[in-house]
Amino acid sequence: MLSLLTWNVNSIRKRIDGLARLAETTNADVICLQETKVDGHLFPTDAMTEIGFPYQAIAGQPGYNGVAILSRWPLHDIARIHHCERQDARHIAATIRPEDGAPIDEAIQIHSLYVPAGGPIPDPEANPKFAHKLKFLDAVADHFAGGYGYRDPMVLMGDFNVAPLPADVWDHLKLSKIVTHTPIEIAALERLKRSLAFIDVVRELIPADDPVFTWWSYRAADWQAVNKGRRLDHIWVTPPLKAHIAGVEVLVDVRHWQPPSDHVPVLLKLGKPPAI
DNA sequence: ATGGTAGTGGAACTA
Repeated sequence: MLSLLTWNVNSIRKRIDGLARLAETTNADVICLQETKVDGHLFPTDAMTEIGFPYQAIAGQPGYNGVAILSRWPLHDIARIHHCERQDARHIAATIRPEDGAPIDEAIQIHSLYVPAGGPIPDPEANPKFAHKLKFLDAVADHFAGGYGYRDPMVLMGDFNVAPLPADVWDHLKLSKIVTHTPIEIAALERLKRSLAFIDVVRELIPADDPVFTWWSYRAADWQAVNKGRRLDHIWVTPPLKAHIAGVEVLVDVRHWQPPSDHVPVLLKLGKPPAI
C-alpha cells in the first residue's frame, strides 16, 4: 500500500507541527505541498527529515506560491515546471521507483500543482489574474498532452483552485458567477482532465451529489457551523492506476488544528488491484 | 457592495 497526501499548507513554516501530526496519523509515504510561501534556502529541510521525509523536491520563491514533494522513498527526475512565461513556483514533479523499496509495482510519476487563484472578477478581459488562471490550465494541459501518455502511471495532486461539480460548493447557484466555480474555469479544468484521461479519485469513490469540501475561508468566524466550503484540492490519476485505488479521504478534522491552513489534506491509498 | 482573516515581511500584495 502506498499513501499519498496533498495539502495546501498556506506557509510550511506555520504548519510544521501539523505536518508532524499528519506524518504520525496517516503514515503517508508521499506528501505534495502547495503554498509553501518560502524560498529554497529557508525551507525547513531538517524538520521535514525529522518527521520522516528525507527525500524532498522543492520549488520555492519568497512570499508567494511554492510547491514541494516530500517522500519516505527516493525521488528521481525532479522537474520544476514553469508555465505562461513566468518563473512562478507552481508545479513540480518527481518519480518514485519500486527498486528503491517503495511499495509499488511500477514507477509512478507524482506532480504537485498549484493553479493560480484568479482574482475576484471572473472576466479574462477585465481581470489579468483570471486570464492567467485560464491560460495556466491550458498550458498544463498542453504540457501533459505533449510530453506524456495516458498509459504512464501518474498522480497529479494539488490545489487546482476550481470546484467543478455542483456538490463541490456550498451553493451551486450562488457561486456560479464566483471565481473557482464559473463555467469557463470548469471547462478549462475539464480540458486539462482530458489531456491524459485523468480520473478524479474523490469522485470515483464518493457519489457526485454528495457535498465534499477541502477549503473553508479564514473569514468565517465559525467555519464549521457556516460550512461555506468548496472542493478546490484534487487528486487525479491516469488510467493505469485506476484499478489500484484502495481508498481516499478528505481530512476535514485538520481544519481544527491550530494554527490552521484554510485548506485540508486529501489522502489517496494505492494498493494492488483486486485479483479476478 | 462591503468586510470579514491569514501570511509574508516589514508596505502592499496575495489568497
